[in-house]
Amino acid sequence: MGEKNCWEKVVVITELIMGRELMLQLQKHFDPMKQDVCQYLAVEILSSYDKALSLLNGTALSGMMSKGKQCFNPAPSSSTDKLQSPQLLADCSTKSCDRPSNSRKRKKIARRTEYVQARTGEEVPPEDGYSWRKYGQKDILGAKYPREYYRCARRGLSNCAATKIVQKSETEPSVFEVTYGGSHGCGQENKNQNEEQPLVLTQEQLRVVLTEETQYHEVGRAGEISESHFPKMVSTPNSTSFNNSSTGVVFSNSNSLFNITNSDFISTPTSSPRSDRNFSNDDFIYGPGNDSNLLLNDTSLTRLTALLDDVPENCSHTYRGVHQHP
DNA sequence: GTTATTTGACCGTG
DNA sequence: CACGGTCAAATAAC
Repeated sequence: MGEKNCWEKVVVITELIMGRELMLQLQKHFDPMKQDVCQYLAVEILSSYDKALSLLNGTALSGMMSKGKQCFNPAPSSSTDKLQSPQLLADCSTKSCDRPSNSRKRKKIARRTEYVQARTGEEVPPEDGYSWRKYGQKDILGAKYPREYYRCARRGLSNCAATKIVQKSETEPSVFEVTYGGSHGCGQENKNQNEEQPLVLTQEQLRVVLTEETQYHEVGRAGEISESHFPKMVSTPNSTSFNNSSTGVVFSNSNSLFNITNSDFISTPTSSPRSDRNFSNDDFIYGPGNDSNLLLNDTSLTRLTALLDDVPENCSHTYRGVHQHP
């Protein structure tokens, strides 16, 4: 295969992967209340597929490689993406598939791009669970908004190579294009890595319950539960039982009641506790002790999320006692 | 005084 | 040589 064809193949693969990635994000964000994000992602997805198709049809590459975001991105992959595209593309770009006439290339770092929407009233992308330190900002040619450069805040301590580039979308200012590079070699845990993953609680964690006074800081998106959803809770007596016939956790607002029982969870006896959630001791739902972990099942997650999303921002709620009745 | 951010300069890549 | 990514001194915030 000639160099040009190989390069085009890389671009096709990149565009297809990008399209898949964007579709995953669209699926994740799908919510009638977030039409702007969905619309934006739909445009990007169509663009990726159009480009790939034009290449497969033999259309020249001209014009495709001129614009930054559409240029070769060696790793358009989400954190949850199952495709090993970064490696595939990196290998191809550093071996026989090098672009013509270039031996000294800047080291390609696996990157993935995500599109995130700012919370209402804010002009910054929501926190992603990691600590970042800004190290630069640059006006990009032809771009309406500057690009901001961040690196892991623990870089100095542990040579962590993780970086993040944030740029506001030109077409949808509430949407940010966030490009992650490198990986966290610092051991830093993602504090709110909850998308696409059910909440995981150890049974030991389920021992806690109910808070005396709680303040919601924000309301997360439907379909996911952000860490801030969870109020501080006080511990129930260790004798609290979570067998199938008893109710152990009650989560309520003024209109609704959510009782968490064993049937709301999927037991995962052999998995280790989630290390990517960084709950503090006073963070909440802890349960009766044995070593197995619990995943909140989809139905229960939806119920709880709906309940939580029904809570206005910054309102306080008081939770008292533990419902032991069925 | 310490830590975080800003911003102009520098440098590698294409 | 233009551009984007990074560095590091200056500045701001705490």
